[in-house]
Amino acid sequence: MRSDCPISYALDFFGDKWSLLVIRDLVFEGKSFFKEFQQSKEGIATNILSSRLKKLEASGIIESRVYPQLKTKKEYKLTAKGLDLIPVLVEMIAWSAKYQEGLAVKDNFLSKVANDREAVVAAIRSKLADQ
Amino acid sequence: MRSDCPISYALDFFGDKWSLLVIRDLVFEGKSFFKEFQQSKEGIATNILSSRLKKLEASGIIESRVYPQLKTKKEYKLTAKGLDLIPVLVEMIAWSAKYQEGLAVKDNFLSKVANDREAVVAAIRSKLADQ
DNA sequence: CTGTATCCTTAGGGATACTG
DNA sequence: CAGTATCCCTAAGGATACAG
Repeated sequence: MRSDCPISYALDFFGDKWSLLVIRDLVFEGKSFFKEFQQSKEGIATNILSSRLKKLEASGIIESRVYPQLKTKKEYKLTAKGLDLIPVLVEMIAWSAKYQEGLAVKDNFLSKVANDREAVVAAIRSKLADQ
Repeated sequence: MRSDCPISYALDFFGDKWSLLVIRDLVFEGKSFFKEFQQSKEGIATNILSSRLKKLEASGIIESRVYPQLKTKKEYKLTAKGLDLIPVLVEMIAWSAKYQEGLAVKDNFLSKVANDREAVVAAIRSKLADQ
């Protein structure tokens, strides 16, 4: 950790180029498997993805289990600590929505985010809980 | 830009180890000058600080002007686009507050953040506007 | 399918000297 | 005071082959 500042603390967990994109895939894209993360359009290398999954799991932000039927699959999901990052992501999306041109988010979702962040966060949480 | 995703977009602006700490100093520490940023406890090198200030200004997140009296001083401040990052910072602080041990934020401020984020954001904004 | 292992390249960054 | 300019080094990352 670089300092005891809470911003600095948070950056130690996801202040790199890839961690937050993996979390995004878990929260908004419904992804759970190695290959799914790998196929995201930003194109993460397998070794980098592997190291990020390890780091996020060691940090208590995600957890994994071997997939019930096919033992060759491993499933990742967010812990409570990881789910608590949803508001951060939502605020980042709201900010980008305001300034990014040619935005890649559904307008409907965006206006919800802008107007009622708490409800959006709750909706995403309950959707993830159902899985 | 790595993709048209809003998270990816935001990360292009402040998804590195230093940018958000500079913004933190502007928002919460009342800092405005090169030397003040440099003296933050994380210890940023002058060349890195210089490049970050340039990048943030080019991105429209901060703006600068030569200090009225002493022309040897240059003052930095947040633009509207930069001020709109406050909610992101506040959510990051709220998250860290929940999980960081030995936290370096005043408890009073923390409980406010946890309970009424909007009011906190508004308070910080108006405080910055007074300067 | 889920990763490791390896190789190689580059960008980021620390230290420090120096300039207007 | 507010930066530039270097030098050097390391960690991060990409490509790709391969293993369980």
